[in-house]
Amino acid sequence: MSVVTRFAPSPTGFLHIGGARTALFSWLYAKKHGGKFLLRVEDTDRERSTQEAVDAIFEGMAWLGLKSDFDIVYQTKRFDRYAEVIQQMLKAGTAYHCYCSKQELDVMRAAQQANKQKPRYDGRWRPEVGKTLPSPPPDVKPVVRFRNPSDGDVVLDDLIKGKIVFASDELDDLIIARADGVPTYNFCVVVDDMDMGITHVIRGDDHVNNTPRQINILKALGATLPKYAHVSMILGADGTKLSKRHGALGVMEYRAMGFMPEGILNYLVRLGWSHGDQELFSRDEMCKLFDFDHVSASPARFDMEKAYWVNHQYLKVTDPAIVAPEFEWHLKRAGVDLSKGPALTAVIEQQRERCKTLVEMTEKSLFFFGDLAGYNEKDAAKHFNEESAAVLDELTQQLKALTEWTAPAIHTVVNGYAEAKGLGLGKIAQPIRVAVAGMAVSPPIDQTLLLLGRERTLARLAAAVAHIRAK
RNA sequence: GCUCCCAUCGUCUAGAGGCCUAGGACGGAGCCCUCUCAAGGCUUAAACCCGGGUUCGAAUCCCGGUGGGAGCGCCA
Repeated sequence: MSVVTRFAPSPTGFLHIGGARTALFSWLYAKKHGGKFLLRVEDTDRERSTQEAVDAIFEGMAWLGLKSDFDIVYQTKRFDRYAEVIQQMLKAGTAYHCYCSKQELDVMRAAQQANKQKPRYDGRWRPEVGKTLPSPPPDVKPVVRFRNPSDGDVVLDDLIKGKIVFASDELDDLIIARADGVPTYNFCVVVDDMDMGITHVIRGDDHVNNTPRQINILKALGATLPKYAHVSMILGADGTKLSKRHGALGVMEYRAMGFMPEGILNYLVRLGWSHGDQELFSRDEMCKLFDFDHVSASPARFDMEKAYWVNHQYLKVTDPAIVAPEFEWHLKRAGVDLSKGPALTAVIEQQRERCKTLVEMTEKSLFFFGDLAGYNEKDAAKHFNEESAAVLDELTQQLKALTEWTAPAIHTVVNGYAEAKGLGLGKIAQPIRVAVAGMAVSPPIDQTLLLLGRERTLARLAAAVAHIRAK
């Protein structure tokens, strides 16, 4: 049987990091087994679902490269199908009408809680042999409840958490269709998973307690049960739950922070899953190696430092041509005009060693593109003085005399000058850096000047000399 | 309150009864290299939640405790 997995977010916000990991696990599992991955939008709550959120989720999934192998399913477009199944169940006696008002239910719950009991529906409208039901009150539209089996256990053999047993009598008769006829979550999920042939339900472990109910409905429908894998949640750095108020970020914010999609993916896949001591995985490797045997059942904290490290590792080994479009996105975002600068791939090649993120790379590369914004005060104070002005002045002349503007040629001039003067390279390179880059950090000096280009290098050196001497 | 889940260095984790003097990685500390920042190399500190069992032997199995978390909606 071919594997079909799904990711089923409800569109009430952006795609957050926990959702992204769940989506990744689902996608990986499908890929690993040569199966298919489905994206389904659970939008039956029309009050809270927004188109904006749907778009945000798509955007995040697209950026991460987690593509649905089917047309995207919207639950709101399947109401006819849900209604059909509800009719079937009503007819078969696996569901029934309940005329309790919300107020009645509130009273029921309050009483149970006061009694230190688990709040649950008491079954007053549940048909039983030999039981007389109350007569339906006029003007009340009933909800439809699932008639849950009252005895025995429901056994869930979770791929991550292992065997979990629920006593049936812990499960009450949940509402599957509201008074207005709109079906509810637990019911839609079941019908969808059944109709779409989902073989593996991979989702957050906040759904563990829903699972026995879903299993019972599936059984009532005569469907084949899928396998379940409940992934633990991702916590904030302080070990508390992520929330909007507390550090929960959408995946697109990680893009804005300078992550590559593969960097985030690699970090996420290692959060909870392991393959021996291996830390770094290409997308292909993840697809090949991922499995649930090595997914941890306990929650994990999101550690920004490690995420940065993973991103850096990825940046260092990836073909610059792949990084370039993403780097370009950041440069444009910073308002950079790319037309006058060096090739992005060349900049990436030279900068990636010292940049954990593309934001960092952008900040450290701005001087290659536009005009110099000015000199970093501290760096200028340290490296600009009469002596360095003389050095820069003389070097300008020597560089000007170069017939070819190549790294080896520049290297020969700069090193030769240092030797001739009996100065350490640091005495030479640092003032040059501040002069051309505005700061004391840049790639090796020959590479920096090469990328900057002859004209701008000479102009900036001259400008620096003038700047120093004007003081 | 009830049901369910979870528990190895600060963090992510390896670990399926002896291979554990508990391994790797991030982060930390130190040293080396060095034209800056990095990168790299080497060294180092740092953990099996507690208590009972089972066993010749337990981080690993069982029970209890403690701590954390989730769920208990005409939300998803």
